[in-house]
Order: sequence, then C-alpha cells, then structure tokens
Amino acid sequence: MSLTTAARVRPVGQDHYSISEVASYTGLSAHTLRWYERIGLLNGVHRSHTGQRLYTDGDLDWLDLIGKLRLTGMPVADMVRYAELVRAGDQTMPERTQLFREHREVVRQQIEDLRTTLAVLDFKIEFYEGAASGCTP
Amino acid sequence: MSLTTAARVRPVGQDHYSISEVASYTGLSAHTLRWYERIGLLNGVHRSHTGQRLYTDGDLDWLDLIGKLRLTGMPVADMVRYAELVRAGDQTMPERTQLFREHREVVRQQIEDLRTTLAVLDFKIEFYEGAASGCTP
DNA sequence: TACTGACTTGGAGTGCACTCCAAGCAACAA
DNA sequence: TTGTTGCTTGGAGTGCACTCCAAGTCAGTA
Repeated sequence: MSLTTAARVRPVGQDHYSISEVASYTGLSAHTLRWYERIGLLNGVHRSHTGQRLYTDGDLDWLDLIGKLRLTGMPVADMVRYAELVRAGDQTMPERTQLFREHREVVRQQIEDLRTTLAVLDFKIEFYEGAASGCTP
Repeated sequence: MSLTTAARVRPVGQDHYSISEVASYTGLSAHTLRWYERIGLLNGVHRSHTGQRLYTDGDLDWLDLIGKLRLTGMPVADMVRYAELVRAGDQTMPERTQLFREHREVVRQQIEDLRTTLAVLDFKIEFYEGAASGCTP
C-alpha cells in the first residue's frame, strides 16, 4: 500500500518534468500517469513542441494529493469527481468540503480498524512466541 | 472498508450455523463464503446429512480473524498461505509468527499513512471553510 | 401434490485499477 | 545512415476479489 520503491525526490526546480521523471518521483508507472490523464484525473498537462508531456510543479502537487487519497482507499472514480469539481471553479467549494468531510470519517474508521487488528496481531505473535519458548504446558 | 451492514451478532450458541446465518454475522455473502472454502481459506466445514454447510463457533472465530486481516489489506493468497500453515500443524508456528510480524509492520505503516492523509484532509477542509466564510481576502 | 425457499455445484461473468502491446515519431550517438 | 532511447496513441489484456448463473436437491407448508 505504501510506495516505498518511489524515488520521492522532486527533480531540479525547473517546473517541467518528463513522464519518466514524474514516474520515478511519484512511484506511479508512466502507463498509469497516461491513464490518469485519459480518465480526467489529471487535466491540462502541457506538451513540448514534439507532443511530449511536460509536467509542472503544480501537477506534482496534485499527484501528491491524489497519491494520499489513493493510499486511503478512495476509489479513482471519486478522485475524478473531485478533479471535475476543481475544474468547475470556486462555486463548487462547498461540495468539495463535503466530499473531504465524508472521506475524513472513512479514514478515521480505517485507523480504528487497523488499530484493532494490530492488537490482534500483537496477541497472536505473543501467543506463538510463548508456545515456541514452551511457556504453555 | 468496514462492514457496517453486517449484523455482527453471533446467533444462539448452538455451534452449528447455516450459510445465511454466517453471511449475516460476518457481512460476507454466501457466495464469498463458498468461494473462501473452494480456495482453501476455510477448511473442513461440516455438512448436514443433506450436504448443507454447518459452520461451528470455531469457523466463526476464524472468519473474524480473516475479516480483520482483509480489512488491513492482506491479499487473499497470503491468508490462504496462513491457513495452509495452520493445517500443517504446530511445527509451522515460527513461520506463522514471521508472517504476522511482517504484516504488523505493514499495518503500522498504513496507520502512519492514514494519519498523514487525515492531516491533509483537515487542512483542506479548514482551507475550504475559511474561503467560504470570506476569511481570505 | 404443488409450490416455495434455502441450499448445493462448477463455471462463467463483473468491476476495478492498472498494465501491456503494436506501431509510429523525434532526438541523438556511432 | 543506422541503431538506440524515450516518448506518443488507441485498444486490448491482466490480476484480484468477488459475484452471478443455471440446474439441481431437499424440507416444509397449503
């Protein structure tokens, strides 16, 4: 679930990055970056005179946010919905707030569930270790 | 991600439950319960004289654990692996401990990621609310 | 006896989120 | 000039975790 293989280092502050630079920065594949654009999750990516994608720092910020939302299990369709609201302008701010408020509750619940499971895992590990060291008769 | 629609009430302590009782208890569909059994995640489910499944309290406990592991994103294949280790007997305990220790780290990392995202969400919500109430010039 | 409803099976289908493919173009090195 | 590398596209393919279907069995009720 966490992108441990990503370089996570933003290249020189040149404000235009190739798809492979962005791939290594975000940990997403170039395929996925193109797919994100196709489904409307990433809009208005600039192009060079030869038609190659040039991502800006703004795009990288957006991808950071998207990445965090993905990590919390937000469906891609919901993120596309959010992207559409942002495109639609400032009058959609109440709806965006609502979207985030609802998602915040989802995240809270997930943390709760994870904590419960962590406790179970700790208990199991202790049990297995106890059994291994012969503490149970 | 959380099973809010599940009844989560264990039926009378009769130690044999029908597939629909177990479905309503676990929040899993009957389809999924049969599929779990087919892939080896749930083994040795008893049958009535007419061939219908009769789940025990032990099965319900097992499904509780499985459900928690699923909630933390453990792939079904890994849970099947764990089920195989349990079937194989006590000599697999060290491997089971190892499996849980590794998963514990995954869960810890997830909690970390979720907390980071929660902070971003809080920040965004505050920003949108500030913008709505005209606090930004 | 007829019907209803809950169960059984193997196999096919679904939705999501990618992931890959083939064919082609542009820039550069040997 | 001939690779090689890195990019482009639309469309097809993949893997996971279910989810459903058709055809059949069995128990209970009108």
